[in-house]
Amino acid sequence: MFQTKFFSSKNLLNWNIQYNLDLNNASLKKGELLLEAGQRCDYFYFVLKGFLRVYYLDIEGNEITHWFSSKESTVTSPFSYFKKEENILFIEALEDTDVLLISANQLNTIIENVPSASKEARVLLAEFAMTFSRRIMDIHTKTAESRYLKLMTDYPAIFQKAKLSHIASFLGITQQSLSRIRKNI
Amino acid sequence: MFQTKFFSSKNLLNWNIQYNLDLNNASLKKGELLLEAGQRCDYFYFVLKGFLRVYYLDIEGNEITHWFSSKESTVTSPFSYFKKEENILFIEALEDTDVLLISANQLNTIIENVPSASKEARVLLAEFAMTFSRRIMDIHTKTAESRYLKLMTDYPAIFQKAKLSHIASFLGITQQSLSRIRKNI
DNA sequence: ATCGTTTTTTACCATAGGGTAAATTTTTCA
DNA sequence: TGAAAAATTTACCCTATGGTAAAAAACGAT
Repeated sequence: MFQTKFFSSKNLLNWNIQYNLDLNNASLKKGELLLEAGQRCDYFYFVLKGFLRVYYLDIEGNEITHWFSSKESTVTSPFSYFKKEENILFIEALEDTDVLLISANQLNTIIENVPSASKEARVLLAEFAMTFSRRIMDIHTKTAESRYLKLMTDYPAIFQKAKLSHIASFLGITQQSLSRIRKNI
Repeated sequence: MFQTKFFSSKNLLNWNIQYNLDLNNASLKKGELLLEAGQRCDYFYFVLKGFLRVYYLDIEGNEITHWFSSKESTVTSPFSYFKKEENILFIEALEDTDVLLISANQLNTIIENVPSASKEARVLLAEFAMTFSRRIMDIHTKTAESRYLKLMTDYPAIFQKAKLSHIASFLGITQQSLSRIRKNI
């Protein structure tokens, strides 16, 4: 959901040539899944074009949106990619999407060869940690309505690409509650 | 709240000598603050001994616990330390506590000199991101009661050191609700 | 453009958890 | 050890959000 100047398609495609990374692409039509629960996630995905939604299923089988990922941003299933735990995340294309697949080995090659890549990787991970940390604070101190308004301000693109039901579960409420909130605004 | 073998007091104190880091200590009595909102947070803190609570204030001035930090684990105010934003976190000693102060420069020295420190720093940041990420999932799929039971299982030490009101706000509920939940178990 | 499907809204009642206040228990420390 | 302070529980009613179901609106394929 956030972009960095350093991990950009321009830089990645240059490094791909310079260091013979042999990066693969995947192209998805709207509605297709890049990753499913149960499949191992061996890649960091970099979104060249399009828009992705990361979700998982609760006990009743409802889809809970966990994250959105737009052009020039990265996404993965961290518990699977970093810790080799069973993957529970689905990654779905909300529009026609192209991604670069970056394996752990390829990422290591980048980090070992590109000056400041190691530092920038830490910055990116810190961004993720801070973003999730802030989201917990917002859940604990803001109403669903003000979280909704904040999301509109911070990430207006989501509202053009995702269904309201996706946004509702991202905010931690039902789509009926979101509908009620929208009515009151 | 989680420890790593790599960033341990043993290793840090060795590096301190080996690379002339000149690390400072701070000692806190139970109840004292290591950091206050408004103060800049220039350090990564490593807990040598004791137990810390990280909290912030909501609009009404209620303390909301965001994190606990035990012996051999690290803590900081990431928005202040990494991004130089205004610090909103308080860090309070829940028992007599000693910490090592690690400045950004000192951390850089470690990362540049100690083999694998860079990788281990990324692992640590990924742990933080995943832990917060998992907490959001738990908030969105579990009842307060099952989050309480999970916390007891995962971090029993917290229940020896923190007040129930600290735990309640960490779980995102009032202390009255936590009391009700405890009664039903 | 139209029919069928999907998405969103509305309406109804149910419930988990919040807010206030007071009672009770535990801790602190003189 | 006993009084004061702090922490926890209880009780009351209240509110935001949930669950189910159905209606309405929007979308999409032919």
